[in-house]
Amino acid sequence: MARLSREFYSQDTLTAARLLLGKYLIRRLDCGEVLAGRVTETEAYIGRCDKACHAYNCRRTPRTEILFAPPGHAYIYLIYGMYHCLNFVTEPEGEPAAVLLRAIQPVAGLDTMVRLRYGDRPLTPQRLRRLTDGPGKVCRALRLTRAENGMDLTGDTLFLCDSPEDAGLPGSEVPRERLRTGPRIGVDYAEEARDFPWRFWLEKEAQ
DNA sequence: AGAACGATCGACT
DNA sequence: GTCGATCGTTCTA
Repeated sequence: MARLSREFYSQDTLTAARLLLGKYLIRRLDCGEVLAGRVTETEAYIGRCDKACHAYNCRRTPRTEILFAPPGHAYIYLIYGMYHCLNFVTEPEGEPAAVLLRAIQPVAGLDTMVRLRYGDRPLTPQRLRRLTDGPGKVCRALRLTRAENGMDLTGDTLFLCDSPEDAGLPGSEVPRERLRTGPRIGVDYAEEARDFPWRFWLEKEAQ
């Protein structure tokens, strides 16, 4: 289990967002159960130059405070009154920036993720496919809310690593031909920044 | 104090 | 494809 270090998060946000593809996200619940997923989609947000970033122009408010902390912390906020989004704080301390986690592929704790997402509703093939393919869904499936905002990603409760604790899974390397980039989702209000190609994802395996 | 808005999702046509 | 839910955050006054 090669846990990603604070130095990893301190690099520039576009690089971090791209390198995070294929990494494993580990989430330990209060009960001790470990959930894990492989990162398949990210977006970069950079306060200094990005009107889509909550900390654009280094805007410092109670909500954005954690973006000014040292790299390697979790930034989790409520969106649309109902959902949460998980980010990883990047860049050297004082440069407000983060990588938004948009999607993972479940690797461990699938049953628990299903329960957290759907409760007792029946699990259809469609629901299984869409279990963790959006930022709000990921937080729901991993039981992440504002209560976890500010968590240190070098700790034991929530962190990223190159390969999960129990082997038998592929490493975090990803073939170049599966890498994609494009404009970010849901930032049409952000003037010129709406077109920045700051979304990164892994194309699904050839069918 | 009040208002506007949102880095989403799921139900529905 | 469209649309409404729902409430914390932020800004204005």
